[in-house]
Amino acid sequence: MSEETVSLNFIEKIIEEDLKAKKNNGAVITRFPPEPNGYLHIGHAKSICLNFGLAEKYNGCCHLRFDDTNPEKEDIEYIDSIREDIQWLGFDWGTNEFFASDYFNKLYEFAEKLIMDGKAYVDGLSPEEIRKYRGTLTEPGKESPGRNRSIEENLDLFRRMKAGEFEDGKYLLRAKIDMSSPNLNMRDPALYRIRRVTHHRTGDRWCIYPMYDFTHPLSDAIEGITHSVCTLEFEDHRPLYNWMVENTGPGHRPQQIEFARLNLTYTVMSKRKLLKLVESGIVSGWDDPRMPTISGFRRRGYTPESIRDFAGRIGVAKANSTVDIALLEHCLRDDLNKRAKRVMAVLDPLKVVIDNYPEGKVEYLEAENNPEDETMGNRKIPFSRELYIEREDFMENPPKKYFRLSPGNEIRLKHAYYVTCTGVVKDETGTVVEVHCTYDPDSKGGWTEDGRKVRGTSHWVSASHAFEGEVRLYSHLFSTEVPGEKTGDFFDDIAEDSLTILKGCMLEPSLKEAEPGEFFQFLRKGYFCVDSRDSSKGKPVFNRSVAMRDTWAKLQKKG
RNA sequence: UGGCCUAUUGUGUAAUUGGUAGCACAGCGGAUUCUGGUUCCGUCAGUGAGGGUUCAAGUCCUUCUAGGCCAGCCA
Repeated sequence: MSEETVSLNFIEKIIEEDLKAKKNNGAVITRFPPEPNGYLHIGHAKSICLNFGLAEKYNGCCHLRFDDTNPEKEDIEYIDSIREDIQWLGFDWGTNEFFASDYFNKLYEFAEKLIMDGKAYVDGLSPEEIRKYRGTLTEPGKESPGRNRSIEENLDLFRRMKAGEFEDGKYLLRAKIDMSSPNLNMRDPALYRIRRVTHHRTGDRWCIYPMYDFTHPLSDAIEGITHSVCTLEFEDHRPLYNWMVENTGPGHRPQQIEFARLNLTYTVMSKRKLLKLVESGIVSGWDDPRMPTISGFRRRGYTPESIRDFAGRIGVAKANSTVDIALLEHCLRDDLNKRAKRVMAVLDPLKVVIDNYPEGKVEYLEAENNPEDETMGNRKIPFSRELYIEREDFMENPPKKYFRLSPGNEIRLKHAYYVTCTGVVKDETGTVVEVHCTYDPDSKGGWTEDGRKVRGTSHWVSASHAFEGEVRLYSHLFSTEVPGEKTGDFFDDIAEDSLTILKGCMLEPSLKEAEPGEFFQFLRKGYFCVDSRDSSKGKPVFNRSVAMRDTWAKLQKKG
């Protein structure tokens, strides 16, 4: 065969160039720097897979660094969830777990150095004044009066800021760069603010906290990060990033590289929007199976393998784009098809009575657990005179190309027998409540020697052996590809039917012992997992992770 | 009449750096199938627009168009 040509994404190209040029002595050190102020979502998963993947590929390492410089928004509770999500995805940062707050002392020293070099000053302007002085996108800013303070006075003021002599917001440490720069980030950006807020790690030790633009590049430099990969909105910050590293840093020069964040159809992705969904009660929490959070996908039944596969397939580039969520669903099906145990579950039961099958008789029939993987073995399932099949698998007056059960038609009951419909029983409203059939004893196992053609195959459960259970059907949270595109408010596009709770489902006996986190293919219906929150011993609740592809439904839609 | 960035089939991404525009998802058609699943085969469709350089341009130059980001003491 032809040798496969591996194409590199633009970041890999940069890294390989660097490697060739012996930059950083051949080291590749990346980092994933979440702020502990919320839960991780699939967009973060893209970044995690990228950063850890790069480290893996180039024999480097990837640091986990909590970017915890804003105690007002951050909380220790998020730290554990972030760790858990990254681990669950299958990545290991070993001992390389850091906190920006661990660098507060060093950062403070860097700030003093900047002051002593005449490259930072303490400003007493109010927030409103600062905004005015900054200028606009088209007009340059004005220099603050505080800009010309002496080094001695700046140092004194800054030390007193640290010592807590001033009220919150009274002073600000600013970099002295260029108030007329067309890049607003360079117009003397804030470095330190006064905030008397208890920090989740440093407690009340500090009343001044460093800003992102100061902290991030220097944290990267301190840790020896070689390639600092972030999203596109930080492109404008890159000159500032470099300024910090060149004027302040410990010598090491990390390189910031920006890529486009992930957008998914039928989904919102920003923390702000996800928080609103949680707060409004539209979803049950951050791990609601409809949420695009990593914990939501986990509870929904997505596997880490499928998410990593997805991250690999969507690629990395600089153009803003929206990935079709069908690709994610494909990745899940692809993974689960090979791994999920097949079982039979009737979600919307319709009773079937096999008139010529002996009353009281029970047979245990052999069923394969996964046709894609023989090593998963077989199991026995009970068959008897009274069964349930899916209500949609029977029609009294079927349309063309309907291969399922209908009067006079013969179908196969998976792993069991051929049955032919002989009649129906209706209630007073005309609804079919019972279907009567005869079976062919020679078709045991679902096969006959005579080569008879049976187009339809239904799943079923034995009425007296099945147990009743709850199944939750999930679909997209939003009804439009880009929620809020028309009205500007994503709440306008929330789908009403994103969750359907089915109570009277009839499940095959083996499912009784299913444990939280286990996943199955409910034959012909989809992939389901045991809900980790609402299941109890012997009473599993199932979440539909993703439905099977359904060409019959597609045919019907077309009419 | 601010700066930075981006543009390849419906979607997402490749193209040996100037040399046959490929892959995946979605769609459509068919074959196989004890899941209307899987698998297999086929098929549709693209370089935002206009100029220019060149034997040759997705790639270089130029003009335009469209989109994204930036005026927090958030990250």
